[in-house]
Amino acid sequence: MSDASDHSVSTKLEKEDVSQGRFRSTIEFPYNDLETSIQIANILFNRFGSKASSDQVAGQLGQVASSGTFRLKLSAARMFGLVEVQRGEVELTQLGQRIVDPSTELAARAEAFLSVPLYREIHERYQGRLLPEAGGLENAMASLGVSPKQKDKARQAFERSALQAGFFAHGKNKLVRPHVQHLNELNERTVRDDEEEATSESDELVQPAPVSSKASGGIEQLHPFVQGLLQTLPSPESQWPLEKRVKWLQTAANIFSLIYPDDGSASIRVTLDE
DNA sequence: GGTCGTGAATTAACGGAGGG
DNA sequence: CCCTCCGTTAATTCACGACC
Repeated sequence: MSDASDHSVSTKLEKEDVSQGRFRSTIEFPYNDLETSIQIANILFNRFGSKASSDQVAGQLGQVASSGTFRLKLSAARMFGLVEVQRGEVELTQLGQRIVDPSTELAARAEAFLSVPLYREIHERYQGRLLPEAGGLENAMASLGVSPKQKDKARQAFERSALQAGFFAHGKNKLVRPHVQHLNELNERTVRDDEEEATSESDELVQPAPVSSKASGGIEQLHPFVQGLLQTLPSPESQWPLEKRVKWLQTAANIFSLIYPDDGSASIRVTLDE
């Protein structure tokens, strides 16, 4: 391990040999997906308020802060703009606060996705056009500065994150930023007892991803927005205030109206009966 | 049932930045 | 200047599905 590497000539030579073949990426990208980063944001918010030591956060994940696994996860959360890391302290950012709030989560997911320099470049390059297949996409990533040996990992994390952020709502070969801004506005209006319209926006609705023939499968078969919604469900034993349940249910209703076309003649409003 | 391929997770190590 | 922290890369291990 590390203490065995700081002496002996042969070890030093090995280190030099290894470093010669090492290519350092010139553009930032995460090795973990968006969902993993949101998990860290949720831990920070639900367990610690908004700030904790990396030891504490790692402990919640059953890992130690010094492990590469945890550092990769934390690094990803930082690239997505959900946390700031400084001298062993991890703090939730404003975007992180929004992503743990079901009423602003969808827009925050899209924003987090585009916070990653590599993903932003890919989005700009292929906006409204067909995405190349795996090999082509990896080459595109390499041309943007990703280490050639890391392009497969970069592509895999990219695809998972794009799905989780709702960018694959038109299929995995098209990267389309979800129109979730109006969804959050709609949610706020609904909470304010304003129930008019919500219908004229149907032309810019994100169409549901085509349901495959194996549609009876697991959560990954669901629309990314629904997947995201389910991820925010607290565990069965935890405290879940009624007001937050209402917020969650209202968000669910809004998502359903977004992804399942209807005639728009009515809308669902969730209220608390006291 | 065995094998093969692929993707995900984990571990080990390198190198830069910054603090003391 | 040394040490620690942090981000990154490479290699290895594990899990799982497809195919024969």
